[in-house]
Amino acid sequence: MGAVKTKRMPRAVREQQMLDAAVEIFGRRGYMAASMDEIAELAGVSKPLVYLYLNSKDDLFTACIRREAQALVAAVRSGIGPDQSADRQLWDGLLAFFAHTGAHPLSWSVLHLQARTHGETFAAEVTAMREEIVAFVTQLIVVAAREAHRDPDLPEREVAGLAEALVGAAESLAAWANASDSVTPRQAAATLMNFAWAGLSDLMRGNAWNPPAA
Amino acid sequence: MGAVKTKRMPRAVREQQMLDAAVEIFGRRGYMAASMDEIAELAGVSKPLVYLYLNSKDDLFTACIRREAQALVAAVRSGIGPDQSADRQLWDGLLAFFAHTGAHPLSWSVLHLQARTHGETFAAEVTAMREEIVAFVTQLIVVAAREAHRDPDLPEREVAGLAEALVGAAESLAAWANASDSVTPRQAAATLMNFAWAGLSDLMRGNAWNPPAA
Amino acid sequence: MGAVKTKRMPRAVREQQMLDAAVEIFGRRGYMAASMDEIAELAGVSKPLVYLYLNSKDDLFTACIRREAQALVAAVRSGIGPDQSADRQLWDGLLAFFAHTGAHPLSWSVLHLQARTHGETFAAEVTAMREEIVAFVTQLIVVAAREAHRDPDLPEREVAGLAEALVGAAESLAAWANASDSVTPRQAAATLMNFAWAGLSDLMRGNAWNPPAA
Amino acid sequence: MGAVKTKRMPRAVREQQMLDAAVEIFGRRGYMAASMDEIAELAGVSKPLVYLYLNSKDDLFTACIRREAQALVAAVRSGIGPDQSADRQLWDGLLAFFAHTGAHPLSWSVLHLQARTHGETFAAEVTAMREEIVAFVTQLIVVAAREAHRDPDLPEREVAGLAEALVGAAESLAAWANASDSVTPRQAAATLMNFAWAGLSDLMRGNAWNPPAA
DNA sequence: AATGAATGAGTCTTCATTCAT
DNA sequence: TATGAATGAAGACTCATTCAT
Repeated sequence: MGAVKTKRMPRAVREQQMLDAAVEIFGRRGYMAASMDEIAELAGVSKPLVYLYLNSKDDLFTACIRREAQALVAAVRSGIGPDQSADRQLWDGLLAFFAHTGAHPLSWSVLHLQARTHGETFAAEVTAMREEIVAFVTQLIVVAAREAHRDPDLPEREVAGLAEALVGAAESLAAWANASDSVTPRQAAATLMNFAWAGLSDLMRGNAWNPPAA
Repeated sequence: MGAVKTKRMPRAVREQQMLDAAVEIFGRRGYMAASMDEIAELAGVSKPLVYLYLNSKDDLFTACIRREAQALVAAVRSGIGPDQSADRQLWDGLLAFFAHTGAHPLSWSVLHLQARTHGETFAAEVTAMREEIVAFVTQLIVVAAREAHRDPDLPEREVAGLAEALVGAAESLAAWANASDSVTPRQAAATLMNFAWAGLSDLMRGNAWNPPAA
Repeated sequence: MGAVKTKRMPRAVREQQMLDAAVEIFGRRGYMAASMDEIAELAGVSKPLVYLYLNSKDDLFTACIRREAQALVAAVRSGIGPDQSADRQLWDGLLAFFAHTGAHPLSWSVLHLQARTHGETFAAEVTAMREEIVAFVTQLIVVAAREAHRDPDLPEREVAGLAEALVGAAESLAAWANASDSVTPRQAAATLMNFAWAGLSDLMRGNAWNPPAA
Repeated sequence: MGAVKTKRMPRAVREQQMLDAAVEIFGRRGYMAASMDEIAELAGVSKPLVYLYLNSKDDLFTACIRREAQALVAAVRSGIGPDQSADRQLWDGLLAFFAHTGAHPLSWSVLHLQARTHGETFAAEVTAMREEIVAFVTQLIVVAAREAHRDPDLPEREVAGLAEALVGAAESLAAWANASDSVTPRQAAATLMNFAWAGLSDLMRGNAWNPPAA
């Protein structure tokens, strides 16, 4: 599983190998239980080299969080067409989100679980990303409300709470979908759109939200 | 902050003090970063006594999880009137949930974050409790659908996903509410009821779900 | 296996129970690995009582050694008829020795192994007993030599070495006989008498030493 | 006494230093009472290095036993000329044995006392070596009996017991000779040869076994 | 660019021993 | 006579981190 032992690679490449290994180990074991020894071994290098490039366990973990957070945000962003309707944008975003977290479960573990359980510093790193997403969703809700000619506007705190709940539900479903691997990203996204967009009362009246054709 | 140094207490009392201290430390630092030394000191006893009564770090953590899980479930249960309508039961349950997690944030940290990040054994302990709650919510949704004469029934997997999303959203909001402590349990519960029950589309049409009078 | 929990016994009785338990645990686990907890539990009393009566782990171990050493010496002594010939006395002594060590293997383990492996103080305790036995054997050899009109006497150091070798062989055979429990005390004693009395060269000539009828 | 603090040695060398130190401490204190701290200090290295190379206290002890057992067997073997008569082979072997155990008393303590007092696993390690020696002696006796035209053969169990007694006596004499250090290997070996080969009855008739000229 | 050799500091855990009743 | 409650001290083991090459 570890990178094939190849000698003398350029620094940039080696660094990525180390980060790959680190994400795997941190995701699997958690920050504290992960050992630099294991990471170095999986990366196929000696420990001093890890320290030379990444400086410390803390810094290494931070680097992991940053890289994985950016990758997730990039994945979600590139899944959204900017000129679509609000609900379509939400759908596309969710689809991309569940696809990415499903494809990189250890990366998701690092972001969702590990980074938030080991001190403010790391949590803050993820919070930045999360806030970006919450802001995006918030704005989506506001736009959708305007499109629906809702008047007066939903109060700001209300909207913030809704966005928070939506993102929280999404995160939770990601874990759920990963756990039972028979749930596809589409199913997860559909469940959430129904829940969030239509609402339970609508569902009970038979008014589901319908996903666009694949 | 540590318990006043009182000598010679009966075992049952000392054990609770130890669990109190352990929940606080585990919640603050995480399982691995918590040290038995710190826990013993906060409990106001020597380390050997902690081992004599609670056996090992693992067992101590498990004991914490069990006690806190039971306390949470009991709190939610005692908040619900069994003869109420489905949405009222949900509301009451959420209220109790947010009140309890708000009042015991470190306990909530142990259950929601720490226990799920340090090995299957601990996670399983929480999963048991969580599944109890998910099952309760699932049943609530089914009953509500029947009351609303929905026909045909929502497919089972669909309902499971909805319950999961609802619980996930609640868990996420609990953290959110704890973080910015100007959010009351009522507000958190209201936000979630709106989100879950009415759904975003209804909200946009101005059809909010209305909480019962306090 | 532990003594039945009976309350309020006279001190002398309790002490013997404790020594019984201690010999068993020390014999099984060794001095260092034996824990006062386990001994107290097996004795069916609380730890403070053990300390009240026997004072410390060291003292307890010493008490064990003394009691068991005396028991062994007494057993060997009472097996010997003082008016017998030298070889008969040796035979009877060996028989009693192998019978006793076979019947009390943990006691033998304490004397032969544990006491000699944990510091001069304990070893000295056994050495006293051992020297008593070696002296007895030495004298037996001298007497036998006189009876055989050997002249001049065997040099003293020579005799001491022979006695040492004989006792060492006996000790070794005791362990050997205990290990494979199909070896009877008679067989062990006969083997040793042949070896020691007749000598290998005689054995090779077909001149065995013959045990008296049972 | 500890090795002079020399830095940066190749692993193989350091390992031997560690084993040297470990044999000394284990031999002096016993397995349980020996502390890794003390061993590391005597070896002139830090504790983590001991663990890095030897893995655990158990493994370290096992490594000691193996090394010392092999050294002892090698010493005895190289002392024996294969084309000699049986009694000469026995004499040469004993001489080498007493010389080696006399020169390395702590090594002998590890093999003879400590290894046999701390669990089957360690004991088995020594038993392997011991059986090799017992087998060698057994065969020597058989050969000697044949040479002496003894007929019929000594029964197998009988021979096993004799070999056991001989080895046991040797082991015991080794301890005795170590204790009073005025006894030379030659004297110990002579005593044992007299005892074993000639037998007490012969000795009493004045027929000693005579060692070859040095 | 890369590593074999090495360690200070700290963690979990256990044990002999005592106090207060 | 007897014990439930409690601890100081120590030991095995691990880990992040650095030095010298």
